[in-house]
Amino acid sequence: MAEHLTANMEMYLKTICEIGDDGDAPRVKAIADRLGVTMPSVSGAVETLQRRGLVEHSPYGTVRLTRKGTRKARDVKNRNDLLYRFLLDVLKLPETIAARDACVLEHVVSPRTLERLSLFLEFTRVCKLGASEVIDHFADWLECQEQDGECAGCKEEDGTRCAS
Amino acid sequence: MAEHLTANMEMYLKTICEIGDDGDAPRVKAIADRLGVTMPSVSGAVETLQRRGLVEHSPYGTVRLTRKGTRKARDVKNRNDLLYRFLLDVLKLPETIAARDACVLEHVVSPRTLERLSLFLEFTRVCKLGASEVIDHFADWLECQEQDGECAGCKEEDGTRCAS
DNA sequence: ACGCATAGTTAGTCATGCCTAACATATGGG
DNA sequence: CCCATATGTTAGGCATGACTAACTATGCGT
Repeated sequence: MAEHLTANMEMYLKTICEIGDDGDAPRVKAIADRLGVTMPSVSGAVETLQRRGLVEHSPYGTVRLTRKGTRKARDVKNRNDLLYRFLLDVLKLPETIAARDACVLEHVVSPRTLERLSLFLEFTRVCKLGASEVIDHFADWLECQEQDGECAGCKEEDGTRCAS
Repeated sequence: MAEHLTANMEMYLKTICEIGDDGDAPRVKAIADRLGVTMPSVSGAVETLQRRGLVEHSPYGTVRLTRKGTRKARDVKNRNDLLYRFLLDVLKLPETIAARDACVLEHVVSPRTLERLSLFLEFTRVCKLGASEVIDHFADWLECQEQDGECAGCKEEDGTRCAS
């Protein structure tokens, strides 16, 4: 069995999973609405996923993830969660940006990099040398930078807020 | 003029630019070899890029980037460089992994996230609160983690090497 | 100067994944 | 019970971007 799933198929899988998690029935229309595609597109994708043994779908009925499909979908979601947390907690990006980027990156980032990101997050939580303080400081520093490189705080209380 | 370039077209553009930077003539064969595709694929892509006003190409001749094409190609390369540096310097990934991931990510990361990564790198260089020490410490900590979570150093000299 | 190897092009095919148009099924209200 | 509206499917088309096969141009060595 060929293992590789395209980014698009991963999106379908993840979406079906999310609709289920929300307590709704994963019907073709619901999937189409979430993904912003038409129903025929979903029909086609679902057929592909069924051939791959990732979903079950009786005509005009609901779409159900198989065990294998569930595993794959959870995997995509885990990748998304990790990337989202990194973009939000480390890079301090706004939620909308973080969500959008995580949703694209989740399909392309290598497992090695993903694992390293995970370790980085753990490190910031666990490091006794002040990693979390430094990351917090990054947020302050960013605010200074937004003032077009000029930051009164940086010049005055050097080291406390914006120790650039 | 429609602005958006696909990831594939960005790759062609970047490759043409790189061949030129290496001092070689960007011919169809050279591009094909670098990208691991066949010559007809390159012919098609070059035609597309020419229609977009990004390259010039006389039949059987060399491919030349226009001013606009050069700008685009440099932009892709800049995105790549930034991502590569981040993966290498912050996440401490091996060069091969960093290069591979940067090459995929360069086409999909949002400008906002890219800019934020750039700021993060600047911050690690510029922060007087020990950002670069913390990042260095991450590398040490990683080595400990590789010993299956058990790290003598962590238990003994807590805070010096592996202050988990 | 000519021929052969290398390089390039053109034509045609395939897979992915989107779309619209047209047809089919299901379901709730009168 | 039956029809209107919802939902779903099938058929057919288009764009991207890869491939092979077959044909063409270039240019070097003799």
